[in-house]
Amino acid sequence: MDILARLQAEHEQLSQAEKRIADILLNDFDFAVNASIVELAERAEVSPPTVTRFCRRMGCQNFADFKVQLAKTTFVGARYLNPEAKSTAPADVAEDIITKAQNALFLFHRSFDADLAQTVAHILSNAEMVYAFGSGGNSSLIAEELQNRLFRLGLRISACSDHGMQMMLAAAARQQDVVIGSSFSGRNEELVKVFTLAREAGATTVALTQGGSPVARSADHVIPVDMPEGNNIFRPTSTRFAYLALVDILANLTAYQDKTRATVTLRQIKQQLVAYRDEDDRQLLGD
Amino acid sequence: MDILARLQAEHEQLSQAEKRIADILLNDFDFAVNASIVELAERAEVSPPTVTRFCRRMGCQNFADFKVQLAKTTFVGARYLNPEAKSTAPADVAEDIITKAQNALFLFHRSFDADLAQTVAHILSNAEMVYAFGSGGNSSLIAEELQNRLFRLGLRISACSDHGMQMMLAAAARQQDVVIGSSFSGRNEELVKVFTLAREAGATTVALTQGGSPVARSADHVIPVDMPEGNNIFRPTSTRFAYLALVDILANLTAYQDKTRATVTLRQIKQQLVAYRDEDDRQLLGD
DNA sequence: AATCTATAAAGAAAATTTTTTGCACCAACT
DNA sequence: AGTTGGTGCAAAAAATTTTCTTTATAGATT
Repeated sequence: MDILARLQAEHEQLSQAEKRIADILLNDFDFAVNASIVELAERAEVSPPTVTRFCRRMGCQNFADFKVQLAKTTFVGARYLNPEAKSTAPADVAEDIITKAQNALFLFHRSFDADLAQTVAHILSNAEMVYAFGSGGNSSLIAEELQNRLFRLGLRISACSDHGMQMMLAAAARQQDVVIGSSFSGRNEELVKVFTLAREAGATTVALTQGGSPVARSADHVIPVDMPEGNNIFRPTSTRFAYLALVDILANLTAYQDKTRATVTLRQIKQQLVAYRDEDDRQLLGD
Repeated sequence: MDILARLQAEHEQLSQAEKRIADILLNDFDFAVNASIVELAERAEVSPPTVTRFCRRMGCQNFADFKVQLAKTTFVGARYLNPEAKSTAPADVAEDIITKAQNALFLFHRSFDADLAQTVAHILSNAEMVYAFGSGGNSSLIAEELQNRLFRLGLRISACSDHGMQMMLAAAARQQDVVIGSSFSGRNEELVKVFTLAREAGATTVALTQGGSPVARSADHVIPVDMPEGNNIFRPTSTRFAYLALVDILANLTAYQDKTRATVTLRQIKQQLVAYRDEDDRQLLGD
């Protein structure tokens, strides 16, 4: 747990003086990161020892450790505290987007359950056929991306963002098939129906969605992607980065489940590209 | 310019003792970030004053400032220096992917040219019709994403990843049309042909690709995305994250070019979603 | 209601640690 | 031989932590 999370978690239980310190951290991060203990104490109108005690309370060994922890979270965390970008100047817009993307990745990683992902990778690897479903622009992107990443490993996979087709495919699914679906909001009722249908057909269902949501409840396995503080701070656009990372992770873990198959398939694809395009073997696997 | 970049840039001109300090930074980042000046000096077998002087040389005011700068770059930079995480344990794979994605965003941001992006946003905003082209899995994803993001702003846009269609669309393009194409490798010869054709037809061409590559040379405007790729063939290209961020930035800047149009269109889409799905207005714009 | 503990919080000053500065020395190159 | 740049030692300065004391607060007791 990083300093900022801890700060927010414990904010209520802080004393008078400690709250003043916390406020400075929250309001003028840059100052706090660069200040000495005396400067920070003066600004908060407390004594240096109080700052030291505050650092201990936040789980740090000493003030130096505290500053390091703080500085580490700056890049990803600073904007999290001051959510809205004020300017529409190109450079500011870019920074805002990059930072929010970084944040999404950071927060996702923090809540990521490796064992769960491993389980899903195992399921994918053993599937006879995989169906990747999603719709609405963002989730359909994820579905396609699942296909794009997993077919390279030798898996049989079909992505589909058409609800009608999804229903038919789900109905036709078999025991050893896997239906993996994504929904950013977790409220895609069509996907719930598809999952239900697929389960009735005996297939295994996996949801990439908000934990505890209707979609999450309707699947056998759920990898939750929860951006804390609700959806307000993050536009769906930054959440996409988290989902994309999740797809990459799943693809990697799946590849390691059956290295031979993955290597062979990748080599086949690569040979095709080299023969067809040029002989530079650093050529990317797919443009 | 951050500490690590500076470190690598000046590494050659460093003295004996300073090189030893630099080596510790590069090899045992964690230690360096947490160490006191004396500990760092001992480990490098130099005197504390030498460390102080080293910090100054790296553009910092003092040791404390140096440590803060260092810590700031940790999250995005640490793994960049120790390239390959060897383990295939789920948690390590996840961390590796997340960190590489963070890095890609970081490196992209560092070399990002805001004015250029603004120019392209202007061009997109004034286009009669936009064609987004890409192929090969990754670039086609970007093309679709361009469509997904820009249609919401009221732009007329069509994404296409089929070379045959791309050629025909390019041939049919007009003066006020824009053809925007992406190629991660910069070696997509088909895209070069498409751009050439589009320019002959009088349309404006924009490439999102590796700077200086054939594709880059064939377009009117280029937003370069240059990224060192890891060489683990199982690792999906983290470059995608940079491209995705670029799409977001372009979409945002384009939205600001004509706020009214963007707002009106977004409201229309939102109303449809609310009416059709549920009344929770935190519902994401597209699942 | 007033007063008395017990306990926690906060500051002052001292002690300690850490960092920087000034100076001297050494090695390499002119 | 002289100069320059690099380095370490020791002392000074600065920053941080510890110890000790005071102050505030809540609950208990008269």
